[in-house]
Amino acid sequence: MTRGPRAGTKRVTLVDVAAAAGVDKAIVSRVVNRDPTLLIRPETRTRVEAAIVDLGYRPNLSARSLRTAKTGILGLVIPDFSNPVYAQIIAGAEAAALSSGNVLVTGSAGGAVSPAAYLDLLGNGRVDGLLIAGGAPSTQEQRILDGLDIPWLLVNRRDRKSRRYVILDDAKSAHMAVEHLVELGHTEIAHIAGPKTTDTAQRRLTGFTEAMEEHGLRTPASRIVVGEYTMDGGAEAAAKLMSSRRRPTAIYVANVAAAVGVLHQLAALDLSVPGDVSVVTTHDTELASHVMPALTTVRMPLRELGARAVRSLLDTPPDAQVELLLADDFTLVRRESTAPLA
Amino acid sequence: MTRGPRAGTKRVTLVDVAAAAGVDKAIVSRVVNRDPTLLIRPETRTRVEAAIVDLGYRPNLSARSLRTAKTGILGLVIPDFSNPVYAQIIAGAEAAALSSGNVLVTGSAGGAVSPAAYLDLLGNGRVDGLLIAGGAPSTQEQRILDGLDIPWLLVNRRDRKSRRYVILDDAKSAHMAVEHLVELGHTEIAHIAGPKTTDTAQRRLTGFTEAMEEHGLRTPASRIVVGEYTMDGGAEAAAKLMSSRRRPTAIYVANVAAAVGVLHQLAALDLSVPGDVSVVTTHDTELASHVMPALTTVRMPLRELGARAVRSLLDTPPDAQVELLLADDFTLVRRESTAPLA
DNA sequence: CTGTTAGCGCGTTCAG
DNA sequence: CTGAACGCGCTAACAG
Repeated sequence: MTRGPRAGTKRVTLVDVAAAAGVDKAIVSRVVNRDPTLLIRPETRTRVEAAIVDLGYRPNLSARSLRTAKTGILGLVIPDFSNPVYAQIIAGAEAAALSSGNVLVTGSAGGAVSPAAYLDLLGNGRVDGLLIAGGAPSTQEQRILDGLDIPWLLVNRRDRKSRRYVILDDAKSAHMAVEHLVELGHTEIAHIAGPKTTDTAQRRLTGFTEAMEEHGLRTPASRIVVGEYTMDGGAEAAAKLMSSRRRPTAIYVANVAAAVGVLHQLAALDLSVPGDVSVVTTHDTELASHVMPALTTVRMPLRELGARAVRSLLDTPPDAQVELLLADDFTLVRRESTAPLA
Repeated sequence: MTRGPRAGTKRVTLVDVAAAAGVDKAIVSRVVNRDPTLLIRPETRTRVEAAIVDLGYRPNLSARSLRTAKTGILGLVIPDFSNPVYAQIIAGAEAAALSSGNVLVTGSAGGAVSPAAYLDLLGNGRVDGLLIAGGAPSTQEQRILDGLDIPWLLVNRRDRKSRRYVILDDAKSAHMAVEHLVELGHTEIAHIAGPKTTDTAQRRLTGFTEAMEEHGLRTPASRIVVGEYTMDGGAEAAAKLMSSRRRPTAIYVANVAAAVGVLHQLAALDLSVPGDVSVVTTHDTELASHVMPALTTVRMPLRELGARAVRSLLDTPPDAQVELLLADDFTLVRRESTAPLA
């Protein structure tokens, strides 16, 4: 007689299944967990499996976690869901977690408290491991990280102290941007960099100056302007750049949102893109292809970054060093914002 | 002697603390959980608390969950992290969860498997309640929902069957858009609607036709075009709209990405926005203010939607009906894409 | 004011 | 091939 999952009022446990199948609960447990060392008569196994679906048995995950000291959950803490860059990192991380038999959950504290506080909430017991993406290092965060007794890893942010991180080769993305501009004949190239506190911004800046030097190009200090990672920040920086006596003919902007601001500012100054100024940026987000003119960008493997982070977290001993720099599969996406020097 | 959290190799438990403080573990438990009915000598309490920090005791969440049948975690399943609309819903939900003493985690299955599968992974034991945002209803999902023994709620999607949802008054947003265009003197107003399978798109369409009727305006069938919620979808729909013999002077687009596509298409047709055609859309995402011309939009309280969803999930009995329609705090954000009829 | 007791549901020996 | 027994760490009731 099939009673269906909803028949009983109380929750079905191993014991119930065992009783229904006429075996001990230990057998049921080993059937459920596919214990390869279990030698069982096929008919018994069938009877157990029938009882499981019949009663609608679902393992109690808390009990299992208590017993095994594993939750099957991996956590990812990000500063902000509205940044499209994280969307791709999450996608890659979720996929990798899934294929390793885990589930990945993401949190950010909704701006209410700092992401660091979320670390605290997820840490110790709720998840088996923690990924921390981006954000600025803080002593509060460091303290929590130190107290964590589960493995963790920094994603898209370097940390000289802990030496546990997976990052992209941001310097290379700057290199590729400069390369592209040089190929188009530009020599008067400026850079709008991100805030000094942002690790990725610093690496892009380094890459920019290196690339310029490689091509024997000089970069006067006035050609490097720091701007916030926002539209207004980009606009402001562009205004400053264009007020100098020798205007650049091309700009590498460290951030897409800022690049959009640059576009607006140049339009306001009656400068044509790419006619008067070429603009290239890092990160190929949706925004880049939606603006007019559509932005030429360097696309980095963000999904792969998320996936590698999960795999490293899983494969590496908690105290071991992980310093991974992803430099493959970078693509220059040519769109309308760059053109040969007239 | 202060041994510090890292002294012992094994994990510190209640018993360890009890031994150190010279009391029973039950006392420690009640101190940790701030049991108000606990009558305890201040000095004893101090001794217990000292032992807790001294040994670096952290409760084992799995054991607590097993005992209390609560995890303190709320889950949110979304179809896709790259949609900025969800970023705001998440922010509101996280904040509300936090202030209720829970932590909210979000998952989407990274496109690898269906979000419905994620429901399965989070359901039953890992979280105390589940929010399901957007997405298209599927029989697979329905089956999982039916089997869930934790409370759940649909967010930003209606469900006539289950009657457990919190949504925004999308029809009102359409109303406001039409209202705005009518005030500007427009009468030849078209609508680019979303896919028929999308619940929000349907409600916006209804709102649009209602609003038009209220103003005694006729809407020939050719003035309503269905387009995907993408840039290309919008562009295609705009092309169709503009190829008709009597062109509209204003368009209400159901979706921001589509609206950006409309902008591109109109530019390609050498039509000026807002000179020749006014464009207004729903959802005030970052994209809306970044394009040129910046889009006039109807801003809906997405954060509030997320927050209300969490509160409803927490406050409502699992089998009770929840049909919440948020209609307050809608704002028309005037930008550059709409203008009075010449 | 504090200690004792009894499971929560599960996985893992170890006997048989 | 299968069952009995133990304990993971915690909370809730009740006894003192």
